[in-house]
Amino acid sequence: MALTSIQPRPCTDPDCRGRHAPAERVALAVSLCDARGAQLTKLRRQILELLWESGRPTGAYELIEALKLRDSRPVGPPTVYRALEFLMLQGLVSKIESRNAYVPCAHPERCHDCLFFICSTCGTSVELEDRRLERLISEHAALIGFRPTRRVIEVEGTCARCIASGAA
Amino acid sequence: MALTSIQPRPCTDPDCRGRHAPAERVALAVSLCDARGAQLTKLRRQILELLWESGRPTGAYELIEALKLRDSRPVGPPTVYRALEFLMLQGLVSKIESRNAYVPCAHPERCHDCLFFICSTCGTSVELEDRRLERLISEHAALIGFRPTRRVIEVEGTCARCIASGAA
DNA sequence: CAATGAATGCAACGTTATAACGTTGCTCAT
DNA sequence: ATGAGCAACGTTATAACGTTGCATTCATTG
Repeated sequence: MALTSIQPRPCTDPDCRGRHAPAERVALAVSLCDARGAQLTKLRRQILELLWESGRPTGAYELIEALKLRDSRPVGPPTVYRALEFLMLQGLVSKIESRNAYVPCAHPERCHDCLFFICSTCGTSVELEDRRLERLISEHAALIGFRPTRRVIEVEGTCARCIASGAA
Repeated sequence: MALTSIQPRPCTDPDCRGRHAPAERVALAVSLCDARGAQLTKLRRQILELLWESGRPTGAYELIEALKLRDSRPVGPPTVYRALEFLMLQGLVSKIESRNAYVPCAHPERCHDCLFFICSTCGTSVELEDRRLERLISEHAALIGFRPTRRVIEVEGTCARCIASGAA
């Protein structure tokens, strides 16, 4: 192929911090959903694209605005929330609870419980994983006989960039 | 004293899981605020009491209802939210972000970043602390030059009680 | 092509949180 | 005492976030 299409491929860098090209991640999502028999429809894909392009946790109503602009496509809240639900179910998106906002998940193939660092100043977020963290939590859970289904780990603060620029 | 008043005293059990007598915890809050020169007013104290008595993460609008019942005292949302803000600032209350609800903090004198296990079935929550967890997060933060201000760690799942009773 | 089931559209509503402004009650210096 | 200053609280409206219920479309598949 001369003009090679983007090849989806899982990220193997444990320290990538979630930084990836949007198109590449969307391509990965497409192939992943295909393999699972899940329907990544146009709307769902668009929302995933918007999240990747946004670069920071994005609210549902912001997505509604963005869709209207991009596609002159007026969608209602239920539509967006249903799409987000689908994307979260597929591990393609996570909700940032402390912000009521949504971020694309860099590693849908392996990581469903991530650690997020969210900058209060510029709003960007960084996704990390750490098995040790998950293990510690599992240990505590086991001790009290608790069966975990979802882990929310969010750290708010100021990112290096904003510290450096004195914006904070 | 014959009828001794409740003596506030810090909890030294690292594995108490946040279980304490409401009156005792409120007394501790009173003495703590006193020492700090912070005004734990009647409203603020009442809300803290309600949270301790509720035994599970409680929403702001539930608190409004409860205050109306208990005191025939109609308070508006801003009033309750301001009181909650104060209580959180003093470390007496934490917000459970994944539920938009509030819990009293068992150890206001030492623990501002707790780990919560929340049962999806019965709604109860358990508060834990773990320095190792905090240290891991701090390490990650340091690596990316991030200055944390708040840590949100919430684990949803099913508690031992609900597993045993088959309610889940 | 009809039947089916999944996805989307739409209107209304429910829940959570804050803005904007006003009131009360206290302290304290003059 | 009196009026400025201040913290807490009250009131109204509204923003922001999310859901329910039902109608419609659309891609399958028998």
